[in-house]
Amino acid sequence: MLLAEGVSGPEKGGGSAAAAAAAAAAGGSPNDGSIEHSDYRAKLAQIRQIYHSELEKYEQACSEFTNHVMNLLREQSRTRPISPKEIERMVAIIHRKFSSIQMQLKQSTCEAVMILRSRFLDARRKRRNFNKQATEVLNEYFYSHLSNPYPSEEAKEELAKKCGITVSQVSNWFGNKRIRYKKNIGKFQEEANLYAVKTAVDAASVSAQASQANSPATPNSGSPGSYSLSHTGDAYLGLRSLNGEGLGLTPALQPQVDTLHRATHLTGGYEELTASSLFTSHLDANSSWQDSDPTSTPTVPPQIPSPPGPPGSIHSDTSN
DNA sequence: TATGATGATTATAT
DNA sequence: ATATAATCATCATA
Repeated sequence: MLLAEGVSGPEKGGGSAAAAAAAAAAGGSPNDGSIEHSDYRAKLAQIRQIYHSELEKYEQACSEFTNHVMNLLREQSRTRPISPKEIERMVAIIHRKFSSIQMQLKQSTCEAVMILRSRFLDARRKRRNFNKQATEVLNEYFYSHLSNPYPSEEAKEELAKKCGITVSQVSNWFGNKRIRYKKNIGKFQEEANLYAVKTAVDAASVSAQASQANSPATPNSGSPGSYSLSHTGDAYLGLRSLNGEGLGLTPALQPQVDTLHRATHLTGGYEELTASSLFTSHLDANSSWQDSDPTSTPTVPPQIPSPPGPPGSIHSDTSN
């Protein structure tokens, strides 16, 4: 019943193991497996000690009280006959009372362990940022699948392997990315363009490797990533929303060199575009995933929180 | 040290 | 089961 049993085990050796087991059973979270925080164990031991000392106190009080009652009964037995049954009943009542108190002790100990556990084992407390390359890989996938940024299980596994993180971390990342992108598309335009260029360059180098005369940008030829290029049209989506034109261009696989052209040109010029002019229209072209509730909000989701007067105040420090 | 970025968790809906 | 939205807790930076 009470997980605090783990705390009430033997004092040394198996005690901590039992406690750890109880703690693990408490949350049931598929933790990474390594629970060896010395700090955590120290606190756990402290809780255990308090628990034991309190328990002992209660037991002592119980026996003292029982003695007291017995003495009273003995005195009374001089004036009136007292059956042993009655004594037994008295003792039973006392013990029941004290054991209920001990239950409370166990309960609060259990709570303490749970809190301790959530304090120390909560992954949020030891989060690290992913390394640059990992976020790059993830962003590449995200922006090259912008119209449907929902990687399949296999894709997630591959990304996880590529990035040196777990699949659930990949899922977390995409969940966060989707929601944050949708919430403020303007803020991510810069990034979107950057990766659009990346994928455009990639596509260009793949499809038209013959004409390699001038490759102006992206000296980093490190991680191209071999994703299915079937969604190359997504690059257009990002770019179209950038320059406001290109409506006539069906993403029907125009020569990617064209994309490259446009993209590289834009990377130079996007800075003077204010966010408001970016998502004026056609971001709902085929992006059903970023539709918000149809009840109240019109079609302008991201109420730009900071339109700081003069346009052109975009800091660009995406290179790290 | 205040603030934004970011990974993880929780609550809720589908 | 998975996605979203909100929130938390930490990191990183000005």
